[in-house]
Amino acid sequence: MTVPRIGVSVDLVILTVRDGQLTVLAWRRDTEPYAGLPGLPGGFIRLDEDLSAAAARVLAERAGLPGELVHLEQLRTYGYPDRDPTRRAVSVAYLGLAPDLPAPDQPQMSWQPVSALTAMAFDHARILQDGVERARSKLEYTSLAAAFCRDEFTVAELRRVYEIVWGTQLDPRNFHRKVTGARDFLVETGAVTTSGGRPAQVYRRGPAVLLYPPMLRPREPAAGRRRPDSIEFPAASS
Amino acid sequence: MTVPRIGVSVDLVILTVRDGQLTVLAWRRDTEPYAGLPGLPGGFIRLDEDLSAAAARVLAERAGLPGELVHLEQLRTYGYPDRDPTRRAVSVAYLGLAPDLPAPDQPQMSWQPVSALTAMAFDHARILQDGVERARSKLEYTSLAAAFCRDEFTVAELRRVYEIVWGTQLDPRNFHRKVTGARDFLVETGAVTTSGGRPAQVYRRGPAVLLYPPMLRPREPAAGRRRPDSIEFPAASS
DNA sequence: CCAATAGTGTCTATCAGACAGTATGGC
DNA sequence: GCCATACTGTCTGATAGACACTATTGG
Repeated sequence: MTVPRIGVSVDLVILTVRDGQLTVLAWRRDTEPYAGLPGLPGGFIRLDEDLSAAAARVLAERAGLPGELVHLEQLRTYGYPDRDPTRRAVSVAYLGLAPDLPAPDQPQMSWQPVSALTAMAFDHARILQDGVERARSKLEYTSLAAAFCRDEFTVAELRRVYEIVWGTQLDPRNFHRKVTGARDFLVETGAVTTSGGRPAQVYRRGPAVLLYPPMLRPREPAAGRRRPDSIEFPAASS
Repeated sequence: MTVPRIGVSVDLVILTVRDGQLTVLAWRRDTEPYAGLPGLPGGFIRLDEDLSAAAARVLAERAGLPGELVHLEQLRTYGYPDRDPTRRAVSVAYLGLAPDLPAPDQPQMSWQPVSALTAMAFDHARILQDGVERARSKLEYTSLAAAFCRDEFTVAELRRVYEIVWGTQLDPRNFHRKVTGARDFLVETGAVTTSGGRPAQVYRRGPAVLLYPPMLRPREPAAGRRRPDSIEFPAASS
């Protein structure tokens, strides 16, 4: 049996919170197709390489970022035939969440606010949108928000992560009660930071992964009044 | 630049509820490698074919199942180098949820209880496990459980789906209150079924996709007493 | 009548949202 | 003292879990 053979690549959606905005690692393409448009960093996988290893390698080679600081997880695979006009290309997208890292040293690579990236090369705008939605949803039921923070952080910094990723305001008091009450989400270091007001406790990530019960993001009332047990109608998945 | 080209396949985790058990579509391999072991149905994608189209085609060709009755969604992509001992193979797994369909006509293909499938070919046991976990989790916050039911069904049938997929007992009264209270989850048909007791209202799937607030499956107390805001420690993702 | 299943109502603990009030720093 | 931010406490409404009770069929 003869098997069609296809180039398989990984594309990275590396998100961070920077200057109060949700920000993604992107580069400006200098070659056709889509020259001049921003694209996600990516690269073809090698024949002896695991998918996650390829993602980590691309992160290091193309973005110059230290992989151990970035939470990487597989996002979704994109493979409709004409997504790359030059070849049949199947791409396994990875989502990365990173603290506010310095700008990458590669000249064409930079942090771009997600809201500014309307037009992108290939289907990268769609991939970015899927990655943002995954991040928003994972903040609800996991402790992943801490992956956006530096090693040590305060409750207010964590809250700002939630607010920026979700695009909503959260009540500081209720948020504090929720995250400090969740077992093993946060570990107190004993240190305090001072920044204008009362000093804040400094925390580190705890060992927990899942948050139960979850912290549900505020939902828009679908039409008219908000009802209990209401249901939403998102776009269908392919 | 020369690009390594790789055979890309789709593998299907088609789940259904049958005879009170969570059941998956599997076939008995008759060729090496892994001859004699059960495997998931799969096939290589064609050069001009979308991934989801390939999944639907494999479902029709290999399993003889009508695609329009099966909810298909992409699960995850598996691609570590030695997962197929004969070639480098990247596989995009799809998860399908189906009502209780007749046995497929292909001789080697059959419905197998998930609990009976401990050893499988390749990494298919892992893929199956991921698919089951995805299904379990999606029952919490979507109306997907109805995809396991026939076109018309009762609340008790829907509850049995939850109970079998989650492997827990649910209180019939609380379950009834929750699902009938959720907007657009269920649409009353007016008909009733009779089966030994008081006749039950017959429902159809409503247009809703997301269930808010979700119906969280009961969590085991992690260690000792169950605490509010407790957190679990699942296996790390790769 | 009884058995069996469907469906309603009620109580309670938990939890989220709203917000008052107190604590502790810098100026 | 004043401002800013951190943190604690309290009230209320929504909701889930536990369970009593009623309803409607077939035997």
